[in-house]
Amino acid sequence: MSVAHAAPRTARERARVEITGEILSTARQHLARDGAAALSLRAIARDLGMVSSAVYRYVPNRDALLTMLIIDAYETIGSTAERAAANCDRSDYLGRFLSCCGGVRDWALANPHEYALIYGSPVPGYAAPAETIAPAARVPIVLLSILADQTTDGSALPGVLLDPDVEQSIAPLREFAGGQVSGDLLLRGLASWATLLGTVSLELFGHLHNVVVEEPAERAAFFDHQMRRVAIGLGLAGN
Amino acid sequence: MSVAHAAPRTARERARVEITGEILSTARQHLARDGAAALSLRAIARDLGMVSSAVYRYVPNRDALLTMLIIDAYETIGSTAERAAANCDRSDYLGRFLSCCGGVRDWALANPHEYALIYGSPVPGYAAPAETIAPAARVPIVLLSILADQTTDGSALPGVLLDPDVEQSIAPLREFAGGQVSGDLLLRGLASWATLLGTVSLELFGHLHNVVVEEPAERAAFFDHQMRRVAIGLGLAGN
DNA sequence: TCGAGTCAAGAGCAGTGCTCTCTTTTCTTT
DNA sequence: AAAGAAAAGAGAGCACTGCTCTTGACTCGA
Repeated sequence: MSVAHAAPRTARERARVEITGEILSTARQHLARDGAAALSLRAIARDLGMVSSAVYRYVPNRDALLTMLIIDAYETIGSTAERAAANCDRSDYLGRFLSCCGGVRDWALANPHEYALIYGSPVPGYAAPAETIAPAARVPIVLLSILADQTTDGSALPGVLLDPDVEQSIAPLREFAGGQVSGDLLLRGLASWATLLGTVSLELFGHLHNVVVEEPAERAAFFDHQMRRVAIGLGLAGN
Repeated sequence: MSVAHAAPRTARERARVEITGEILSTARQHLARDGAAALSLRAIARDLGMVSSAVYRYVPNRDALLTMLIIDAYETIGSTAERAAANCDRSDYLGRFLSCCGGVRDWALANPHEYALIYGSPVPGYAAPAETIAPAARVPIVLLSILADQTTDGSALPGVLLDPDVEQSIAPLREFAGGQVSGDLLLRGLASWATLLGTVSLELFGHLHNVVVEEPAERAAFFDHQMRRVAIGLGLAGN
């Protein structure tokens, strides 16, 4: 359970972390090129000039490799979103939100297979282990922190009274948020998250063919407009 | 190009359509049970008591089988959405919208693998052929027709002036819609579509763990609330 | 130095999509 | 009704997959 601490002592350990890293990086390349379904331990072994069975010394099985790639993808998109949001003033809620959304979309367009891996269909027969939970939360946390900051400085939308069962339904999120943000705003935040991922998924998975012009500039303008509208719904921008 | 007309003459033709149907229905079963990635022509052949190569007399290849299943899924969810919306009065725009959204979600929960097949990650190396376009459009058309009806009876939100490039970006949709619905409303409609699919995908793909209570009733209440909010954004319901 | 631990390699199993050939069945034409 | 053409089934085979097991070589620490 200890995380890679300090430099590995023996030559054996050095080789081990190095080869493990090479396996992971070639796996990432294969993932980016051919997608998760085409990920093959044998092909990775071939690329690395080793025999397929040798890979099993470093990776227990294909699912474990997938888990590593999933965590990696979550971490990457999470830090991208965090960095994008941090580009704006702390009080520039609209800027932070739009920047975060744009960062997510840009990353998704640049890494479509990684995006599909984490936000597309779950790999059948594969159950995401607990280690993926924390990395997966990073993007929503960016969005949530904007709402929290907005609430603490008093500029958030006034909390609206909700149906008891609706209020109850988001109990886990409410607990996680620490009770500062109103239920109404949390629900709006969830909707914005859904719209963000829905819009990106629609674009990336080809559902905007014959709907939105294919040109990147137009696509970007469309996305930006949609996210601005979402921001209005969050009370981040005037009508 | 002629569609299956009348009863097939010869016994051979009868057997052909029958066996093709059996292949498709077992494929559907396998899809529902194990997902698209695990779909195996050999397993289907085994289930049908025939040898694997014989299946190729009826289905050109695995991708073609996937295409059939995709079209089938689009048609099913499309007709589900249409029927759900048709349950309400033509002028009950809010009812039609909520009913349609609920129908989509119910179908997705009942057929998760089919939903993932059409709205999840695209199968790598598989390019959706043109035949899928029309069936894929049925759900968005339901949403669009609500907006169109609302526009023709004058109760739609007033059209807002848009940025030229945003207006331009949805040129294909605008052309399809026939010019009656305002660009602003079309964009809101697209956002509602994205939120609908985004919300369903988040739930179905496990991203609401630790966010929304797992109980079906709570999940339904949450979904309904979110869709009602979307409806408000579409001008289908009072604040 | 020597036993314990580690690792690469190879063979092998069961599965996959798909193609090819060969035989059997069915339909059509003479 | 007989003969030829078309369609379908069966089986072998190719190249690939994930994964396991065994064997022999290497490295490390006592």
